[in-house]
Amino acid sequence: MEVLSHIYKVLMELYGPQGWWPLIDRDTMTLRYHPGDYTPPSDDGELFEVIAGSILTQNTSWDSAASALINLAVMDALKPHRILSLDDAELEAAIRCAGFYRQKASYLREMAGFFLSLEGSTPSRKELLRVRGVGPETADSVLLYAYRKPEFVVDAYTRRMLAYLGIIAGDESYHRIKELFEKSIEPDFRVFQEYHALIVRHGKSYYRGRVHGEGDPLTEKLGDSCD
DNA sequence: AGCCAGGCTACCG
DNA sequence: CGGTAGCATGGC
Repeated sequence: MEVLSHIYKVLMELYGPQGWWPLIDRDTMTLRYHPGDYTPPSDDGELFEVIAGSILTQNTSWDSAASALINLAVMDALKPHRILSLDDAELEAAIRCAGFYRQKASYLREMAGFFLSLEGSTPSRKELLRVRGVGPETADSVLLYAYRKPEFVVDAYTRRMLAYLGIIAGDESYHRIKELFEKSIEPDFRVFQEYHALIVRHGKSYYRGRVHGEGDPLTEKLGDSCD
């Protein structure tokens, strides 16, 4: 799957480093990307912020999830023990704009408890998957962007793009697609972080809505690398 | 007016 | 086991 390295190169040339995961700037209370800086999250607060964001953005636009995150930050509730001490009505009201707010409130609590139980250690993928509300994509997002582990994140855009480009059929399992990337890309968490972010960036332009892939510049640039 | 968004769980056969 | 309804608001 040399083609996956090629796609990475082309996407990087098109868009440049994306600086994921975006973090809240406490002064302006706005989300900020940090392209080229692979040191964050720099403390437990930012680490939990990534974790909370990965739950809030499930099947939801990032802008909606971001509003919910800001709401929590303003309430100084973007930390595990505060999430656990809020009552249902408060928590649900704060994250309502992110949709599925009852589920997500419950999921945030599950994650808060789990995070505290870690006492600073890094969770395994298997442990993360045992937390209610954490599926494969969320687990990989947390490991990749919070704990900086080289776990490739597969999302809907990834599947759609590879299917359109003829690299997969489209009905492959999450694990299968994840393996495809992990076998052909060097296991560098910085590369994995950028690659997934670039796919989302590209997907927002060409793989959202009804028609997928229309006008995708990748189709022309992949001509002579058909694996 | 609908369709979609950086998915997951529970339940169905 | 694989497949799918339900979850819910906000933006275009």
